[in-house]
Amino acid sequence: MNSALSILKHHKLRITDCRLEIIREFLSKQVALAHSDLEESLNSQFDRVTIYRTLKTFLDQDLVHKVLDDSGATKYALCSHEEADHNHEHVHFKCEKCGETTCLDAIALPKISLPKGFKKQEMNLLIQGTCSKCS
Amino acid sequence: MNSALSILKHHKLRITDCRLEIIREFLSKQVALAHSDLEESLNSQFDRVTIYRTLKTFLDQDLVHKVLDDSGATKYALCSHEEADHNHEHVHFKCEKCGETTCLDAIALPKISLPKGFKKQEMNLLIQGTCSKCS
DNA sequence: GTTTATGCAAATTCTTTGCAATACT
DNA sequence: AGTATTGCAAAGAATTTGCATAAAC
Repeated sequence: MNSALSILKHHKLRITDCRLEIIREFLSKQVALAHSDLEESLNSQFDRVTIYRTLKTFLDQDLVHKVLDDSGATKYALCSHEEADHNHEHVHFKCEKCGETTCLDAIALPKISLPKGFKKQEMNLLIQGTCSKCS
Repeated sequence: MNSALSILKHHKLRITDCRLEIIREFLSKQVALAHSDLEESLNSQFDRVTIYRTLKTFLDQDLVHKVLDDSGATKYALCSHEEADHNHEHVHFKCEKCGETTCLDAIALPKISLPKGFKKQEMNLLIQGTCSKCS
């Protein structure tokens, strides 16, 4: 039940080629993808604008989440089931050499106590360095 | 010794109006600033391009660091002295209501052990929620 | 048949580059 | 004087919007 089709159905979105292909990209490559990555790998199969709108739709429906990046490009990754239930804690590792960002689901974030009056809704930890492939 | 002037001298940069004013903005507002924030608060006192180049110079000289943000805009904050000595660990809090991002220097990041072959160089934790002013 | 998504064109915004004039040391 | 910075113009990316056509339900 982790097919592109079932994911779309689960989020009650219309089934279109563009949406299916974009989800398949996320499923096959296990890294965070930017708009430009999708545009390139889908090889002009769909309009640039359609990809922007698809990502926006997915974001609104909590099908993907933004992945922080210091390069300026906005990157996205599929939400896991838990995240879809509003557990928003992400740990990502970005390799400075190959530029790839991967989710480190195995690592849990410790509880952090904030100053008075601050309410936490989401935590994002980005670790930058060199990945195993590049070191 | 925390004046705009001394900061520039410490980094061996030429003293110019634009650089002084931008550092003063960072010193007075205690939040992370994007290019657009500076452009607005400096009220066209300097060219848009000059602000871009000044931020780039500051970044190269480790006078400011990038602050992660999910809005797409690149934000910057002054480096503290320790950070200038290449201790790159940042905890930031972004309020979803007012949009302001503040440094939480008091909070230390726990040590995180990465999978084999991964080398850590920098860690950024962004906590999003509601700040004390907005709650 | 009604609603929603797509493609195309065009407008905006964001960022970078080249070059001559100016300011800094 | 010599070098680095600025402003202006213009180019190049990234992102958004409007609208008619096409596809999904």
